[in-house]
Amino acid sequence: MLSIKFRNYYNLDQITTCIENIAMKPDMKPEIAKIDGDTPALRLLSLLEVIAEKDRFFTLQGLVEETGLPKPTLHRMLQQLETAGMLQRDGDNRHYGTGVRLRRLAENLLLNNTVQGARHAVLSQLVKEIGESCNITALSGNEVLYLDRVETQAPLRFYLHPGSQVPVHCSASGKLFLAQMKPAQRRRLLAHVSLERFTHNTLTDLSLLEEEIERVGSAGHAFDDEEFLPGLLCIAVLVPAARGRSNLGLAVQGPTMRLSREKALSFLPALREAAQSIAAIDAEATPDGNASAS
Amino acid sequence: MLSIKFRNYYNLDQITTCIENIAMKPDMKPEIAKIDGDTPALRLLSLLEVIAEKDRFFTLQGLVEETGLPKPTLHRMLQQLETAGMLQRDGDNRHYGTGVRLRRLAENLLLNNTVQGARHAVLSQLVKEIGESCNITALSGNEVLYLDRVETQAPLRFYLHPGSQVPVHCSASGKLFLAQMKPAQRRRLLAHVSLERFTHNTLTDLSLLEEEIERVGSAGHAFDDEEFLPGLLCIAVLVPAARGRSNLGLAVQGPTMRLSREKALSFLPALREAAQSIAAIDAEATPDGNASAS
DNA sequence: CGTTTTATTCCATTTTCTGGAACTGATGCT
DNA sequence: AGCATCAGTTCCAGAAAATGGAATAAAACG
Repeated sequence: MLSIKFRNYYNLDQITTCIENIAMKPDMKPEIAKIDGDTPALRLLSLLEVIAEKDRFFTLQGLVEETGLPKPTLHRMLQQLETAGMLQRDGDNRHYGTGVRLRRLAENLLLNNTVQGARHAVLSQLVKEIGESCNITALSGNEVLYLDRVETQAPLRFYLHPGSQVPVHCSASGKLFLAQMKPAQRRRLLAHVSLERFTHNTLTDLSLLEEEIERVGSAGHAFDDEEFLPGLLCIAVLVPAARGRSNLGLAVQGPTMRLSREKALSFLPALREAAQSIAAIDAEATPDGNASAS
Repeated sequence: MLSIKFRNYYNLDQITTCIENIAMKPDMKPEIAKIDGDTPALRLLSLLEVIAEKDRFFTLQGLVEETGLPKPTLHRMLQQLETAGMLQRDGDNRHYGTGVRLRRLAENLLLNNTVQGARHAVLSQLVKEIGESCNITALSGNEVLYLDRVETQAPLRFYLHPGSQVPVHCSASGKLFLAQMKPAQRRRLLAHVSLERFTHNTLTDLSLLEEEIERVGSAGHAFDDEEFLPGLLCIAVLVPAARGRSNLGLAVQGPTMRLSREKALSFLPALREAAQSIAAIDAEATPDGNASAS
């Protein structure tokens, strides 16, 4: 009955621990194939991504060699994009470039991106203030999703990607999300996840987890004390929601070498203030409680 | 045997003549339906355009009301975009926002848009220099396509959209394109177009057009002296191509009230210089004469 | 003018999309 | 707590679109 779609699961490969080794960029360009997607429409978007990375014109033949896709397929895709005004053929009818419509789309996307921009600004400010990496999280399905993240500048740090997901039972935000659910909801959710062990601190026993959740609920903040990754301490609060329960979390993460529980607690006021700012941003950007206009 | 796809034809509605009435923006928002496209993939892009215009979060239900699309259809589309990382659900699992991947796509599109940017800069400079609207054109199929355009600041002016198309036989650039073709090619092209009359200056007779084309070919520049729109004079030159024949034109347009043939001729040196700059830009952005790498 | 390279069309097969109807889960009201 | 309501999700059979090998057309080359 698992209807889980393909997602970035918490593959620990992604969660590179950069200890005394900052900025190790893999940067190996395969130069081979790049287009993928489970559906034709997504393949088209994938093609657009390849195109978006070009700062020069390109030809059908060139793309064929670059992506490995059959020529008629690519031809159809390009033709489709061209008649839609997303691409334009230049001069000799052989070289393509981006079209007005595509550029306008990109411009609008970035221009109207006020929410992410504002949130990100709050996050940056917070990181600057307390000196450790912070992220905004949300409950997505049965897992905690990293919506945005700003890394600290300190040389020793954990490097995590926005977009990756971690289990609820061993993350600070996850425990907060659980704590504010109705018991019935929580039970349903927990029934679908296995309390997998990641470290010796991971709470794999349901009753222990319930206890912890109770504690978290009354305290209003949660720790993840090396429960997911060894050496990683995290403290989180909820971003208060306008109506109903919140599903946004704000967390600070740091290596235990530098971040103790006490120090983490001292960040709470700053954390709460930032959460409040994010709540204000979101309230403004949410199209109102009731549904529609005329 | 006409395999012409749907395009922005030269509907004269688009070609608004703004005389003593600058900046009349229609700006009527239908608020009704917006999604269209001949294929599922294009409909998805169209949906992205709707989304891109939002600066707030949106819900499935909201989009249903806004676009009129059936709920399961929209649900599927959003789900598809979400699993691809193009969208992210926020907090309550009900509001969507743009995802990292979509934002990166938009950024890349705009960042690597050096060619259009550079061309546009040349165009702006030219307009500033000579004080009349200028555009870059290309031959697309059997018609002349406006690739880019910069309007003059003068109050009296013709307002034309980049992306629109005009017939070859009554545009300055069109005649230039025809002039540099091999006779056989030209004959083939002209066989597929009707020399429609737009004004009393329009060349609707094939032999007269051939004469004009000869003249244009040896002069290296072409006029459109009220042959398409009454009151519109235009002079064009070709953007020289690295190899083979050029398919890019550069043109100045102005109302006859202000722009005479003599004055237009005086712009030729500036026009030629700008064309040269554009040629240099394009040469650099064209992935080389021969095809592939290893 | 023949040769080569690249673009385009064809089309039978496979895959995907479509959207009405039914279902599920959440929220709100009494 | 129990029912009403509303938004989100799943189902599925018919309709539509994508796929890509092979054939064809059109340029570019020499």
